[in-house]
Amino acid sequence: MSSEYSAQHRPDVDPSADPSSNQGTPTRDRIAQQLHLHGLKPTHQRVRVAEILMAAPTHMTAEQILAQIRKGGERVSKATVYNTLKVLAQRGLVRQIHLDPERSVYDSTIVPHHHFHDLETGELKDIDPNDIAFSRFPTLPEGMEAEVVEVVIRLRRKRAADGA
Amino acid sequence: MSSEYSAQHRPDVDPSADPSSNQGTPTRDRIAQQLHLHGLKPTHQRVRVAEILMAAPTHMTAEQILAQIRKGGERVSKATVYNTLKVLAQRGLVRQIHLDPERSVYDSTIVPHHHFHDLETGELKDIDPNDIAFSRFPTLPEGMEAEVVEVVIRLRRKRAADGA
DNA sequence: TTGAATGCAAACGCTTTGCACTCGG
DNA sequence: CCGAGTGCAAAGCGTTTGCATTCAA
Repeated sequence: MSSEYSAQHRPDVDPSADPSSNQGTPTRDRIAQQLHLHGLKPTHQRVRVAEILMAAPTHMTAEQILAQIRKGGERVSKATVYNTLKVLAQRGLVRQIHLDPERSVYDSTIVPHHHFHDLETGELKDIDPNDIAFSRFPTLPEGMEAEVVEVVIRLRRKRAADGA
Repeated sequence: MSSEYSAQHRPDVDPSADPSSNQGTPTRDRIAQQLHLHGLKPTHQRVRVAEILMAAPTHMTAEQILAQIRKGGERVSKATVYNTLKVLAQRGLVRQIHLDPERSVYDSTIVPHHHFHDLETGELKDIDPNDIAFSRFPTLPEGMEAEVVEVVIRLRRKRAADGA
């Protein structure tokens, strides 16, 4: 499942926010610092959750993150994963999205962007923000402003031209 | 909550599908016929659910529909409302959408279209399809085709220019 | 009549919460 | 040390399901 359609941008917080030892530091320490910078106590569990989700631009469910942590032999409770994800989302470190009624997925890419949604696998892929532009856009209801604009392109495998 | 942003199109099945007595028939009978045409036994409960949802272009949750039926003194079980909505959606008479992780809403407008989503009230408003056009659109993953393209514009009340 | 649809309540899956225990600063 | 964070299990909430009863054709 290589993401050749993933966004090109880096999901990291802006580099200026981490003026200290940044160059040779392993990911885990960088994550811990990010958590700290956002007012979160970088506990072992939180760092693991954030590390898995934020290591690269991905979309994961709480269950997937839980599974991945436990696969490594570590112990985390389901509640902690959910609570951690909620706090990370509140603090703006990750983004919660819900294109599927069954479950939420968490997106490590925090800048607003659009998604391909594979209807068969449920998989999500980022769309490069530069690949979408509007030539016509509706007037907004009076007194309101657009917080975000999200485009979802639901994909289905192309029907091989059957001899109909 | 007048929908000046509602789509202009009619959500009915195509008129040619109903060659019989159509002109003077009250809504309830029209609904019953539509159900029948789609292979659904038009029971009292189903007609009520469909009638409420399809009377005009709206977006309603299962709970809202249940409440509206019961407000009129009629008896329907929650399960029947959910089951009916599921069948209506399967048969293409309504459309299930989920922009909110908490609940599904059912949309009486079945042609693909876009939505304003009021982040404060949770309310949805249709966007006229003619009010949205793309000037740039991403290349789709190989072998895939776009089943639908959905744009969601999440709205927030404009911040009155406070004297900050 | 008779299979399909309904109603109720129990089951379900995802997420949150209450509370005692533990850990990080 | 001490409050924030964790873990477990129980509770919540929207939705589905099992089964006996009822209804539409």
